[in-house]
Amino acid sequence: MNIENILQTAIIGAIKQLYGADVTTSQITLQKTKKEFKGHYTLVTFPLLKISKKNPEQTAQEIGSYLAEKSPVIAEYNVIKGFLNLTIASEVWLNLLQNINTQPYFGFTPVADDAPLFMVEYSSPNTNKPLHLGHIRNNLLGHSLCKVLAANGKRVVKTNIVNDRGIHICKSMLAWQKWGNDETPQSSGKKGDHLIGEYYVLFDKKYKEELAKLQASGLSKEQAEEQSALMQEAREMLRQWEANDAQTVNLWKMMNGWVYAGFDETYDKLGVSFDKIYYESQTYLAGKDEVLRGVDEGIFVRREDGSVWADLTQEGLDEKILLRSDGTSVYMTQDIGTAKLRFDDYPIHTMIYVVGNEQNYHFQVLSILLDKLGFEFGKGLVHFSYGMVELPEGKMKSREGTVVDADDLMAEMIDTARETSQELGKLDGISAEEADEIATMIGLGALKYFILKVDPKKNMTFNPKESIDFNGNTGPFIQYTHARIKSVLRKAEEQGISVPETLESDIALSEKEESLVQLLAEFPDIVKQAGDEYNVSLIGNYIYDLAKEFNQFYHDFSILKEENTSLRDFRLVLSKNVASTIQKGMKLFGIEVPERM
RNA sequence: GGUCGGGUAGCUCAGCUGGAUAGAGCAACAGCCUUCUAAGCUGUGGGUCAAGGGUUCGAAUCCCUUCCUGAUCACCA
Repeated sequence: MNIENILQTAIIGAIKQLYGADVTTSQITLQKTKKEFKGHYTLVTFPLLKISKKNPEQTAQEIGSYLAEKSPVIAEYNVIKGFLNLTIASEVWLNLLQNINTQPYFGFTPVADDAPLFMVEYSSPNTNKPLHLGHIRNNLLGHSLCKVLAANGKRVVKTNIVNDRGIHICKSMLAWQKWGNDETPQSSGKKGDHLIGEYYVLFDKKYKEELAKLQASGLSKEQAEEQSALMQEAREMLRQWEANDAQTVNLWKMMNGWVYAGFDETYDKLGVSFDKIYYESQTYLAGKDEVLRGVDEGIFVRREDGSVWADLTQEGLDEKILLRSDGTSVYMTQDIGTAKLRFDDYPIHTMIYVVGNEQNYHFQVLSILLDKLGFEFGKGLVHFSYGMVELPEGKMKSREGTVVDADDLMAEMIDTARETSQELGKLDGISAEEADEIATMIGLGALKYFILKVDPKKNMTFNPKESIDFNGNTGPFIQYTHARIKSVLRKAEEQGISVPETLESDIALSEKEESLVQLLAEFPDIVKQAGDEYNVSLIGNYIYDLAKEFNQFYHDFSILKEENTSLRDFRLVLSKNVASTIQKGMKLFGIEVPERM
């Protein structure tokens, strides 16, 4: 039910009656009336002048007076220049509220078993770095997107792809092996992902020291990089991992376990979750197979050095490498493999990737490649691209240590919420647990609202100070308003004032309005669908006059008296459009809509 | 250089399937706590919607050109 739709239909009917022209909803420009004028909705008449062949004021005047007289929805109107301001009848609002009040999940479309399945990939962490501010934006966008889709009746599978293999993983493994002294999350009290992150940084530090030493001994930068013992060891470790060496794989499993425990904690705190997690260590080989199939089928080409390429120059793009000359896979290969596994697992209608805009090109290519490989969904994949999160001082740079850690940030938000609440005396007389709960709600609410209120595709500036300022357009302000509303209701209840079961208007319905309600009330038992048309048999004399009146208002609502029937039994043929209007009208007046409509 | 974004108040952002005098919040200033939660409310000031051209009755919104800015164009992920 939607007031704008009801209005549009009423206006279309009015135009048909007044000017004999059929217009579509797209020609009806409705907007909310500006606050300085009286009315709820405003019809812009300029697009209709060709039809009315009158000037804007006259057109507005005619439509307005027609609606005010004929439509029960419109209480009054006024015309200012070419703008027709319409005031919706109080009964309509009351019925709307009534209807909302009876629906526990107003606005939600129930998810049918055969609804289109949307798979949404988000988060996509790297196992050697803890989550940071950029991931927070990703997770919040991804999770919200899933909720929006589900609310709109889609089946949703939330998925995550974990980048758990490759040379970078070996770096942190090697550093831990060399300098870790068997440190574990338990022994150190550190969160697993942070612990691994430290060893990844440590590797980089030691590697740079080694390079500096080598360069000091007279080697060029390239020579130093080549001779680095550390890097050679890391490469060797990757080879062992790929060869499934038991010791290496066990180390990998153990350290990954620490990281996942850490991630789970962060996800939990942030309030996001996944239905299915994929790991690149399990998908990259499938990608390789797909690429090789592409070579066999002549979609891709193998060069002399053994590397495999896709030629996308036809599509206006470059050539793209899919397998290195040593046969190992690249990022794109893995994404192809992951897509393959996913579509083997689920009947996916649409695949959505929530990934930063620095990968716009990657997904443009992926879409084409999947399409070439014969994946139906390839063409329609959606890259839900979002901009970077910058700091007031500029971009986050891991080298400069300006990366905002997700856990630290959440903790800081919660602490600040607690401190502010305490200062304001809001936590007086509240238990420590409850105070914690409130601080968490407010702190994380502030963070989430601050991130989500910005257009995803834009780069945004995250100002920690400002986000913690609980004034203005912020999450805490909304929470505060909600708390006040609840408080008013609570106090009203204490005084014995309660919201009535049914909302009643103190304005009496006009005769005609009552007639329409009655007419609508008759429909549930008499509506029969026949193809695109709806046949409605109305029985009883008393309804005949009402039907005629209804017919007058809804032009394409024709009364056909069947040859072998008396006046007491006739049929209305409704177009789909009118049938849907009637459905809406019935909902509007709180009448149950039968299934078959 | 090619491709794709972005440019709206001092700051952070809405508005962009064309409609009335371009809106919020922050910051600034002036008021409002014995009565519903002052984490609030009311008011004031603040704009060449990057620039120029075009389409239209009407352009922040659509088209073209230019300028500024970001991302990307790796046998990295």
